[in-house]
Formats: sequence, C-alpha cells, structure tokens
Amino acid sequence: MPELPEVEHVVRALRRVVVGRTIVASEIRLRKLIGEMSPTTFDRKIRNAAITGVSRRGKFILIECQKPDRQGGQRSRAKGRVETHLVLAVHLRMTGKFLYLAADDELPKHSHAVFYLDNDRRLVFRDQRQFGIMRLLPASKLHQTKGIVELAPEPFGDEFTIDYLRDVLKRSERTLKTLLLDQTKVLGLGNIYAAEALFRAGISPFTIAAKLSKPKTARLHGEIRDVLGFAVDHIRGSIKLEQGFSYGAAFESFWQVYDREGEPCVNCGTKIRRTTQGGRSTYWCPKCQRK
DNA sequence: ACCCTCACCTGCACGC
DNA sequence: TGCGTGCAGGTGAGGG
Repeated sequence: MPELPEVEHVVRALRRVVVGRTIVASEIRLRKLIGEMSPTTFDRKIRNAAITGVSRRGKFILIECQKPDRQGGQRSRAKGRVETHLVLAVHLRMTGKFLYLAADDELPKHSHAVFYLDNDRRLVFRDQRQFGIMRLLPASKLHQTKGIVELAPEPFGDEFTIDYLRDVLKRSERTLKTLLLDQTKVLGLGNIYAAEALFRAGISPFTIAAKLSKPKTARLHGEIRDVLGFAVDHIRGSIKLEQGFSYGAAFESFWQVYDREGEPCVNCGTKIRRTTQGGRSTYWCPKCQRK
C-alpha cells in the first residue's frame, strides 16, 4: 500500500543490501507477475546479472542489472546486439513487499518471486493481493515503456514547478482529490498523502481543479512537496535483515485527517468527515477545507 | 482527450 | 463460530 515515500524507503533499504550482488538464479511462482514473459525466459535473461543500482521512477522501483558480456562475441553480433544492461521494474501496488531472507528462512505465504543471490541469501517478492507487477526490460527501453512514459515529473525534481501544477489543474474539470491521485498529472501521492496535502493546504478535496486560485495552487504545490518530504524523513524502517524488510506502519501517528473520521480536527476541533470519491475514501475537515 | 466505473485479489474488522 | 458485508496506502481496461 505504499505511496512515494514508502517506495523511496524500500529503494534505500534495497540499495543497502543488494547492490553489488549477483543474481545466480530466479524463481517465478506466480506467472502473471511478470506479464507475457515466460519464467524460463525471465530466468535466462536475469541469471548471472550483477545488481548495479536501485532507483525509482514514481512508485516504480528500478533494479538495474548488468549481464556479463563475455559470450557476446560472434553469436550475438550475428543476431544483433544483445542488450546486457537490464532493468527490473517493480510496482508494489497495494500489498507488494520485498524480503531479504537467509537461505534457511521459510518462504512466507504469497511469495511470488525469489531471487537467489551470490551471498547465499534470497531476495523475495511477496504480495498478498497479487496486484503488484514486475517487468524485466532492456535498460534502453525503460523510458518508452507503457505505464512509465506517461508519468508526471518527479515531485522533487526541477520540472515540478508551480507553473507546471497550475497548467495541469487549469486543464481539468475533475475534483482535486481525484486529480491528485492521477500519476500522469501529479506524481507520488496516493490516497493518504493526497488527503494530507489538501488538509495542510486548507483546500477542499471537492474543489474543481481548474477553479483553484493562483495563490492556493502555489500553496498546494508547497504542501505536496512538504508532506512527501516529511514522510520520507520520518519513516524509519523496521529493517530486520534476518526477517526481511518492509516499510513501517509507524507513520500513522503523523496522519492529520486520513483514517480519522469522527475525530477532532487538529486545528479547529471540528469532526473529520469521510466520504467516497471515485470509489475511494476521502477524509477532510469541513471547516478548515472549505474551498 | 478525458473521465468514470469496474475489475483485479486476499484478508481483516465488523455486525448479526 | 460462522457468515455476510464493506473496506484496504493502486492502477489499467473498457466504456461513455
């Protein structure tokens, strides 16, 4: 159920333990996880690849791999260049998690992919609801890949400016809450941080995007960055290498509106309300977030 | 081009 | 104890 801060946290945790390791074998236990590719092809492609880096694009985790080039010679030249720089793009969706297990740790339920590493440990992808996806791509194709090309600019990058946000909002008649969840418009927020950003900005989730004033747009832009940054800084991992790692639930204590229906607003004491927008819960303070 | 609804899954908390 | 309902931090396909 991660949003951008949780994904960033997973990326950092992964980076610490898997960069420099080589994947000696893989095991795909849920075929649909990897899309059209067969588990056999997947394994042939990723086997003996060294993990050179872990990064992120939006909520996608990017595990960068380098295959050895020594068999490259005649055969691959005849068949055209075989790309040795690979990216394993992983989206956790609602319940995806990575575990870093010792050789004799039992595989937990819903373990859908296992990567055997050269240090006798296993990197395991586990996903109760099976919504998560994993795609093995040539690195050169990553930014042409459907689902990734369409993504909005990174919220902490230079392209995500007030003017960018203003432009996006101006062209939409949707409500702000719905628009903030659209990763092709604003990147990184999910249901929690969208609610939290709107609350911090004092803006109603029902405001029509195109009608948001210029000052409020600037305010919202700031709060989107702040709430995501605050979360990145405050999530402290429950990282236990022996048991695996995941993002922690400790962050709940910082929620000001999300999942607080009926509780008093931290600013004014008014009861926080909940309703459904686009099939998802929206929480807001009716007094602090009038328009 | 846009936007809405539904579908994809399992599990948990709740009321009867 | 069980069973039915609604809900869960995400997104994509398919339709209007």
